[in-house]
Amino acid sequence: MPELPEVETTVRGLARYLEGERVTRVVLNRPDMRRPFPADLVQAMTGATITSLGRRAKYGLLHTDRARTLVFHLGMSGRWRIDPAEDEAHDHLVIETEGHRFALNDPRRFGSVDLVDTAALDAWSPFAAMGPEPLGESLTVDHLHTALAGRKQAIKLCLLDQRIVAGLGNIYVCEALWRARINPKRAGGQVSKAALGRLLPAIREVLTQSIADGGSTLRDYAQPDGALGYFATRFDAYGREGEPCRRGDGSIRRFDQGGRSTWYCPKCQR
DNA sequence: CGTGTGCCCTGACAGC
DNA sequence: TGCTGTCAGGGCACAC
Repeated sequence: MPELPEVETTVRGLARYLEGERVTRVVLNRPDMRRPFPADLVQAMTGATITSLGRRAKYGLLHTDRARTLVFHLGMSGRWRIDPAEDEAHDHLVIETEGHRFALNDPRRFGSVDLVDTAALDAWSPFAAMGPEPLGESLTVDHLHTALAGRKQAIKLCLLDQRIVAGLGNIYVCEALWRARINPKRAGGQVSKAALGRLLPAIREVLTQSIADGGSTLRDYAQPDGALGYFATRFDAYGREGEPCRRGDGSIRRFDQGGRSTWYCPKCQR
């Protein structure tokens, strides 16, 4: 369940249990996820203390007292299970501390785990070319305007490009474009500054509201019953094909963009 | 360079 | 009850 809000709530939830904890044992149940696990993962993490946790885009960060950071990505199907009652299929990595047990479960294995020198995180290749955090101060209308200038690609696809904004995924791009009344098919470079002025707060609001809901979801995460996040009941566009637009008398349509579904209201998103 | 395509992988679900 | 096809919250390699 990993989009930015889920990664954020996952990180916050893990922090409550992991911050300040010393790792006593690391178990790999297979050699890889998307990539091979780092060759020295077990050695590097065993005995290390988790000093703090963080997030960059859709990546979670476990900082250690050894000047190295464990960076995880949940891909499409990844989640952390905290103090699981029993082992499950696809628990690929298990980290134990004196008080708790954490299993990284990812059926599709699109996720990843890496070890990066903490001081060099910004230069780590997936982060090096990344755009600003959508909830940070460096994402501005001017940034969007500059980054999108001349782009012929549809705005929907531009917003999924992590070099323009870091951390948006399919759900929140659809939701933000609906809120800003922007047609997802419009070329990125053709979105007016006025429209970008609506888009920026729309992005912030949809992420912030989802994080607020995700916070209540996190406990379900920790007690692994797989319950849907509350925010899913509040979608205005995503997954609502054929249902009435909540804003007018149009109805939501779905179509394909870059091999992935886009939902929008053709009547009010221009 | 920007842009489009296909693939990595498993599981859930619809339709036959 | 199987099968088969489709789709899924992401990211990357590759071709033009």
